[in-house]
Amino acid sequence: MTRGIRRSAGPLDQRAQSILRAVIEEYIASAAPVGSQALVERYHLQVSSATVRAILAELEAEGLLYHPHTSAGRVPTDAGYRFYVESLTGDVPLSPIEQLMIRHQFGQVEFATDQWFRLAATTLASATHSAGIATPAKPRAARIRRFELIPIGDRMASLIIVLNEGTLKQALFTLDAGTREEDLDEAVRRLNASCAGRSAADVAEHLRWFAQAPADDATFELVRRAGDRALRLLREFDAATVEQLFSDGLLNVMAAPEFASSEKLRGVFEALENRTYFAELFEAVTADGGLRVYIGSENRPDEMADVSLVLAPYGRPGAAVGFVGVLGPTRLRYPQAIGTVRFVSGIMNDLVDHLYT
Amino acid sequence: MTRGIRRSAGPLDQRAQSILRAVIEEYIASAAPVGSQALVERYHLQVSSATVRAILAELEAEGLLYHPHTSAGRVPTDAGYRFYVESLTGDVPLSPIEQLMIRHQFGQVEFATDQWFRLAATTLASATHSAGIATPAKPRAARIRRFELIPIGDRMASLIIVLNEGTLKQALFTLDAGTREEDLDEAVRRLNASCAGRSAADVAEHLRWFAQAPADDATFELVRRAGDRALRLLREFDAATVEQLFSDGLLNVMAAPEFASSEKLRGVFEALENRTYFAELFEAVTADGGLRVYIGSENRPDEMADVSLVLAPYGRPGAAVGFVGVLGPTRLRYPQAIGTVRFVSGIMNDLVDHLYT
DNA sequence: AATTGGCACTCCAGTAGTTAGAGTGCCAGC
DNA sequence: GCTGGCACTCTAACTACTGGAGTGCCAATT
Repeated sequence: MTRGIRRSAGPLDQRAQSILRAVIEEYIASAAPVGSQALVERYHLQVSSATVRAILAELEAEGLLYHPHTSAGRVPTDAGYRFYVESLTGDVPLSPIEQLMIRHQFGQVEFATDQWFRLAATTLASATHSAGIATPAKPRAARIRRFELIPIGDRMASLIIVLNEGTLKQALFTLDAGTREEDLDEAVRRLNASCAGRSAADVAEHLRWFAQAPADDATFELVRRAGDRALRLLREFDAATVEQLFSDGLLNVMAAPEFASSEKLRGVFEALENRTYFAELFEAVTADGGLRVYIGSENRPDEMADVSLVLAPYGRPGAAVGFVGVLGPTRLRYPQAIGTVRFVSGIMNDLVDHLYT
Repeated sequence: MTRGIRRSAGPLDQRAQSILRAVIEEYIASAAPVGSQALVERYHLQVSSATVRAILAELEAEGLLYHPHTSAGRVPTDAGYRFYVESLTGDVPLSPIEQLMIRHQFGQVEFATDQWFRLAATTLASATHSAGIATPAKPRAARIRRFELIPIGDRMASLIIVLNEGTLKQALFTLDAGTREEDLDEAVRRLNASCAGRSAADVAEHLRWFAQAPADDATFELVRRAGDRALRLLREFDAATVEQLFSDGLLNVMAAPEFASSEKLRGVFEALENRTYFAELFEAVTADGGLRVYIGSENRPDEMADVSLVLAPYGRPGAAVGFVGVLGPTRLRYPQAIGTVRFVSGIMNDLVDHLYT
């Protein structure tokens, strides 16, 4: 059902545009099809309902509105929303009070990097009354700062990789019987000597070499073992585009009347869990660096055809990037959502900036 | 609506029990009220439907079943399920094939501690076709192994606390202008000298002392700053009973017919997000160490009155404990859920055990 | 040429009435 | 104590009906 692809970019005169806008805003507010009469009354139009009807028919011919059935009012198509977002709404910055409140909240977690993206999602959810989504900033070309090896129990060690931005990776691996703590210390010294300060790619290269070199002593075997584990860890880290996808406020979306049947939301939940589509979006959004809006059927997977996304990247291109955004019904309050996403991504930008200057 | 509290523990004869059991299992399978006729046919009872009706009336008088309306079949009450779980079902161990599959999956993440509880939730969800929930094992009386200070940008540092089991805590804090890397190294040396190897409580005490001592040089100020941050971090860590609550397969629950209206599930989602109830459960479940079942209205908060929980702790009491479990409609396949939860908690036990021996 | 009031028409949503059937409770008889 | 029989109850599903919201079209007006 890809209805509403607007082909003839017919010249909509001023009046038609403002009526389209009225229909959309009325529908966003009421969730019910909008009739000509209601428009005249509620927007104090200086024309009769018959005239409005003529214009509505015109807008429908353009593919911007449609009719659930003969005697129903008009509902915006995805193309209608698209036109609205692109041509009918200016930038609506967040109110100063809201800005302040949001800033305050971020102030509270300023020093807990792992909380940033969670808070972003939560904030977006409550400010827009939709779902907020966010990923952590994924460092590109991270440099390894240091390795750590911590003995756990008798036969295990925890390998910790400290990356330059202070992010951590950790995994367990088994030890040969009789490995002493000094051996671990020695191994970690060797690893650090050859790897610390290098980029992950470099280190991977280096570790590969280690893996092939012949063992000369017991410690070397340990180094190799640890190196191997590190290699796998770094590779896994690199492979996961969207390492985590945090969402909050899905309840808000559930509450919307169009999702009362709950059947439609299932698909959305699935997409959030499975994440492949969001990995795609991650690439797209971080590539050109701007805020993006995906409306209903503009989303590739069918199960997302009933929701809209407003996404913006944050971070430093080339260093670490992530995205934040809002997920809601296509009947989303776009200007407000866009303003909020823009603001929050700005804050996240500042936070990440502090890490790199 | 707390219907179905069974007061007179009237002596149910064998036949009544097996009919109760049949009603419950039939209802669990069909989600529709069960009539006397259907029971006779499908369970090949050697009595007439009239007799069954008499017994059903009896069970209803006991508060184990109820009637949606006069001409409908019987539906189990929460008390009915309770009786079923306690008296009518034996242990149903998981099939060997399933055991193998689950073991295999855990084998894949054996060395990634932070994946364990996620996998537990995912496994439980797919094995029981309900939602799986799990928390990470929260170490009690963790020992601090080491601090790390990593400079980030110009004016920031990342403080890392490595706990003995290889778990990590991390936070940022700001530096005075002109702090050099050597200062950080020196500070971390001092911190480690006085704290490494001690328990978190000890360290907290120690750090408090640091905070009050007069500054004698610039490095000391830095130590104090870092110590302060560490103190807060440890306190936060200690305060959060249920640090994380991971759930998977909520979709399965959404699909159940009793949640078609989606209104009821909202409350469940809220409880999962807000987590206070699960913090309570955490205490209860880890206290006595056994598997527990919470059926419908046995759950304290009203919004959980339509779901059941099967929870089991894992880990080492006194060292690190968490819980895993299943969340589903009251019309849950209890024996199967209990078997699966028991099995998965056993695996988690083994995994944690390896960390401590 | 654009706008308007008027009007016939359409279709939904809600109400009321009807019916089939599933299931009960009760009772007399075995 | 069990059973077949039967009257009774209540729901879910279907039908029919109606009011009303909204459209599309057209002839008259500006």
